[in-house]
Amino acid sequence: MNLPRKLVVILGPTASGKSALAIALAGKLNGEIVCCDSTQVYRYFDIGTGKTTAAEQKGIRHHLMNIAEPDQVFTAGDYRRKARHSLEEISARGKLPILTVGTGLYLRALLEGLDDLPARSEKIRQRLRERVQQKGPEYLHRILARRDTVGAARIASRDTQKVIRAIEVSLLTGKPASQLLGRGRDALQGFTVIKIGLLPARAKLYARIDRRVEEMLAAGWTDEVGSILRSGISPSVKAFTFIGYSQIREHIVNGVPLEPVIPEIQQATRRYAKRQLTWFRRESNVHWLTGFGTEENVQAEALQIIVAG
RNA sequence: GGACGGGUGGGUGAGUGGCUAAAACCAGCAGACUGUAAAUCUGCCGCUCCUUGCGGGCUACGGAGGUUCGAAUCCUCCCCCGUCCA
Repeated sequence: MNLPRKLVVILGPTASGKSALAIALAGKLNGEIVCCDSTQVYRYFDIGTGKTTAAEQKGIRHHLMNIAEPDQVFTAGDYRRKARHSLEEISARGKLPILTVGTGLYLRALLEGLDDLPARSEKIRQRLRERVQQKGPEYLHRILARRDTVGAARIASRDTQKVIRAIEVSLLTGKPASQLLGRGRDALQGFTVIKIGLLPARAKLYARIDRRVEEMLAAGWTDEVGSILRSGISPSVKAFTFIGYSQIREHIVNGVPLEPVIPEIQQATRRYAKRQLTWFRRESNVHWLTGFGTEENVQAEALQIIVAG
């Protein structure tokens, strides 16, 4: 007996109220929440990544939050495996899984799957990174062009990060990465997916982002970073590249004044929101709602869509 | 009242006779992105027209005049800002 189960997906830019909406819906629909956010998977980085507090969660179970150590490399592939497991487990208990999505790539990896490509190899990457340092990004791009003409044409020569991955794949498999893409993607099976997108007016979103950064600071963001550093976690760990965390770390470690850096954090967050919007726009079958997830009418509309779906 | 310095496109700021709708940077907008994705990268960015061309027209470097074939760039006067002297 394998009836298609429902999976609710809530996506939207940062600060659009995804969590609030998810929690409201979970309360009414016997749901549990699954985070789909590349930063909230990391422990101890709480305030700046926008994790909901225990009080805000209202007793609803949250999954895939705080599942990685800050020095761990966590990837889309890792996310896909864990999320599929969580989904199965939640619906086996008769609950409705509600995904809150900030990271579009993770959502795609979960729903559409990933092609069967080798995982990253630190040795190869290290070597390639040294090459870039010595000879520049163009040099690396030429190496890629030799092994994978099609792939090289698709990747900008200065996009070192993607160039490295493509070379890595071709080295590991002996084939051009571009040839390996799009063959066997194992899409998620057995769920009826209902996607709800939050789309507040741009100006309001930006204002909300600016305010939220202030609120995070007021809530003790700086102290949080301080205690992370005191606990012995290295300041060069991946999680310290997250928006705001790098700036606050500079403030604490090198005494850079915090005040003038606040607008920078707000701006970086606004740009991030824009990139999320660009990604989500391409997502198929999304029921877009104009407004924030905190708004009652938006919550009511979302509920209707899910019940009807 | 006097002496300097300065007023440039949304912002900062280069440019000191033609190659300048005006560098660069920022902001903004749009986009790409299959194992770092809160990452990484790309394009556009005065207005307007079409036959979309390294096309045409218009407007633009505080204001008004002037010099010049040609001015953001030189001259005159005026207005404003800053610093200093009285």
